[in-house]
Amino acid sequence: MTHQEIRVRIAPSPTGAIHVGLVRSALYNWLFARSHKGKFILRIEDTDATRSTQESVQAIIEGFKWVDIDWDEGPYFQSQRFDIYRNYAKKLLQDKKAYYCYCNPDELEEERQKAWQKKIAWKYDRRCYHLDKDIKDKFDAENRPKAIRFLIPDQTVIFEDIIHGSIKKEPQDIEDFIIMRADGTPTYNFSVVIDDAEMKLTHIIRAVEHLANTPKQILLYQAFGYPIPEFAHLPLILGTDKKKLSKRHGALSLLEYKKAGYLADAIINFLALLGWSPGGDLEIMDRTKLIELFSLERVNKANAIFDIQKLEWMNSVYIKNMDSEKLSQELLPFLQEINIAPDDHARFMKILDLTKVRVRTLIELRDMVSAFYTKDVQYDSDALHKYINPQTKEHLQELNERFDKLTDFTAQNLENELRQLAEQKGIKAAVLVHPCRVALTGKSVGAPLFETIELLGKAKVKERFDKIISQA
RNA sequence: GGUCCUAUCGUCUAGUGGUUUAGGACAUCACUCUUUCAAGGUGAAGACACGGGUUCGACUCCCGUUAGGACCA
Repeated sequence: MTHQEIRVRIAPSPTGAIHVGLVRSALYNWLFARSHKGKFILRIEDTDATRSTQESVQAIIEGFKWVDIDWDEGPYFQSQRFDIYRNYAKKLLQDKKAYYCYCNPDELEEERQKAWQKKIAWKYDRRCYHLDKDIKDKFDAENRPKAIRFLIPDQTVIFEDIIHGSIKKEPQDIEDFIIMRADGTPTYNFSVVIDDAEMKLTHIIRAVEHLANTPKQILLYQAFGYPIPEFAHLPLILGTDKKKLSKRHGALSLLEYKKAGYLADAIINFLALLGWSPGGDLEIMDRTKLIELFSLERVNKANAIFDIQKLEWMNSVYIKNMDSEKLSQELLPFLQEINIAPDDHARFMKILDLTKVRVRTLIELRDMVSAFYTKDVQYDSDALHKYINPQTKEHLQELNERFDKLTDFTAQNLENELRQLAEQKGIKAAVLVHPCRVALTGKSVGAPLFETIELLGKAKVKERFDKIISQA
């Protein structure tokens, strides 16, 4: 298998929003493919017609595009391949490797439940395999619904999982599982093997929840005479309650993170590290680096808890390090939402340089940047109470006059003016700084004051001073 | 119930028998820088689930217990 082209896939079911677990699985497959110059395939597992939706397919495709995970083949759709599955089932039937089962699924389920309650192991007893021909004929004459079961061969299955090592399963621990339901639809374990085999996948990289099914699938590969691919079962992503990350944990859809102001690159970097590490202390890695360093052997076995705080931190690092020009492209849609369209480009860049260092998300950045453009300053009430009173208003009025006289409205000059006034009044600069910030930005915290004032511009500064001074 | 998987700081992890007083990152706390908040810098606190083996020596290997997770149309 050494010189064979590496082929991997992601095979999502389109039954909801695209969530981070899926993105991480896709990422690992993609990273593996790219680092081995192989092919990454997208296959949509939409056999469950009742739960699959077109919107979900769209969300998945959009999501992958947003995080820039591109695929080389597909998307393939399982729903278009039903005839193929049927033919494979027929072949298995002919080879006596599978048999019809006339049992009622509800009755079987009841039996299973009862056995569990009595704490007894339950496995399908092959009763239909041993059915006499005349009984089968009778059932067929009645048009009784029949599923197809795979006859488990009497052999031990052993395989080497790249992440988990050697896995062994005895035949008595596997029941003759259904491959085709009575309604003619294939079960997951059946269709997945056929698709993976037909698509000539060399490595199956997927979540660990499929580990327990792998021996069944290997038996199927063998029954078809297909080569068995390598398997790598990824740990799960858990919520803070250590339960599998699900809708209960709040925001988990990828597009929700996008809306919340996370950068695709930060999410990719973060997700890459959730279950894998390059071995050293390196954490901030771009895609090129990720592709260079990624290896399945270094994927962790244990499940990982999704830590939003670390994502926030990483996002802040990406925002900080991003070129302001590029960052502005990311921010523009957020600004648009609140009807702000920066006109003076050079000024916009300066504002970004000043603000990007102190935010964690694009939403925070948007809010900080909007203060430079908005007509109506939103005053934080705590800040107002703390810093705006008759005395500080007097100070502000004097500052207002001094600033207004300035012909060269630069941070340096503004600072000089403020410090001179402070000295003249015998007070600390900070006593003027804080009310000034509140008057001009509405907040008690924010970017460095004098640069802020300069970028706000003389007209807006006067307007805002006048407004707050005249207010009761 | 059966089978399978997993177990290092609160979280993500490094660690593959001695190099370890178990390293890094996020978060936390302190100090520093500063016009504020951040960022930055310095530092602190914080983990090998438990019990048996194997070994001269175990976080590392084996077994068990416990806990968590997955699968069983």
